Amino acid sequence: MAKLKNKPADTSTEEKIKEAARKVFLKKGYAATRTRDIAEESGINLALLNYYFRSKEKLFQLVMSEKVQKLFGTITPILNNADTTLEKKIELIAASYALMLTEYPELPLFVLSEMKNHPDQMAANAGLGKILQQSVFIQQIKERRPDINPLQFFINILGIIIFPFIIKPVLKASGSLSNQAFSNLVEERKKMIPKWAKAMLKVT
Amino acid sequence: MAKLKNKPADTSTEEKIKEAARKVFLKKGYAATRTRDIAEESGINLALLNYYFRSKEKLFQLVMSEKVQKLFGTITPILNNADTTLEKKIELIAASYALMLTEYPELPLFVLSEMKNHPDQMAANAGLGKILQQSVFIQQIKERRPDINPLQFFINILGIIIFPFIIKPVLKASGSLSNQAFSNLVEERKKMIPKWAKAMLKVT
DNA sequence: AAATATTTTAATCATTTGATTAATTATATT
DNA sequence: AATATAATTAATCAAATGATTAAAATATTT
Repeated sequence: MAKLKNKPADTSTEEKIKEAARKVFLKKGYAATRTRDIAEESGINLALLNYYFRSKEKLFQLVMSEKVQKLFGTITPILNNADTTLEKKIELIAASYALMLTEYPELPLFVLSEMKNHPDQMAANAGLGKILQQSVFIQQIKERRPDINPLQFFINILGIIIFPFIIKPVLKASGSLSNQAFSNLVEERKKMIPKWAKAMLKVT
Repeated sequence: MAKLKNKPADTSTEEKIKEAARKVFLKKGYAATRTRDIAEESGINLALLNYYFRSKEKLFQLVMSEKVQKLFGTITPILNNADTTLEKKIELIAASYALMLTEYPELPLFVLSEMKNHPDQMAANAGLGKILQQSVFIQQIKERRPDINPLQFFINILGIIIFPFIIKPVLKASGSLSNQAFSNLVEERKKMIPKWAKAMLKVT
């Protein structure tokens, strides 16, 4: 069909379409995205989208796996490192997310809402189940607080890190938060999140 | 146009359409919802939707305001009560949300993602700006922790309460959380959230 | 009961949308 | 250069979709 030859890395038509798809899907979500939006954004003929990726759905799957991987896959090595303490892991996760979410602030809301409507993306998401059941991180929480479901702390940590980016549109709409103010807020959180997380770990 | 008379409360055609719209919009979001879905769900003729509500957009606005109000309006009286302590307010908010989100678990993800794409819903959302700037709750945080932006704590509290419902689809997809397990988790959080929140307030 | 107003329905429109086709251009192979 | 392969384009399709219309059914008023 397509692409039997030609793979000049980054400026290829295929990659241009993918890049545009990333942008448009992330901004508007699957249902609100028109294949014509993607074609226009990438400056290609609409037919090429189907030539290279067969369908809107297939192209979306591709983008979606990438984004799920980016949102959850990045922290896997941190969580599975047997040589770092629980506290250190929390610091590393917070720092890692702060960096990544500053670059892709729309990522969490995109992944979380699309996952609700496409529960079939499990394949790409398989990593998370493993983390939740057998990561070093979860083991360390269990040792520290055998009295509480470790998932609770995992949700808390993920929540204080990710939630600001999820509620950002609301805060902006409420008129009480500029882009600059949000940046400052996130910056301040970098230092605070590990402290908050540790404080919650000690709660009885 | 429509509805010059007839308002038998609850079984009216108008209300049947609205109720179906609530259900379908909440489940699928604006873009993925077909007016025919709503018509079918409410058992009415498609034309009646436009007869009573003019357009899909208008009907959506109606549902959206309701949902924004439900998600943020409910806690306003709690946050503005001058007679309760900060700690008490946190307890009341947590309890209030636990109750409401158990009944409408899809609410947060719906409102937060739709608000990203319809930033015009500000009217219905005007209440939040006021809360963030002049509620008793924010004043009390300021007094307690003059060194930290009170918005940080507000986000934290909202986050630990709401985030589980946002990440629920992911947890379910990861295969490590049944509906029952989620219920238990939420139940356990009811008691823990006020403690976690208070612990974060004390962090230096 | 007749007249009027309101509600409901089936049929239909005009666009939009994902996808395909057939022809054209560009690139690689012999 | 001739030929084959791959990439690109314009045109078009069929289905889906939001909305409207004109007629029929139902309720309300006189």
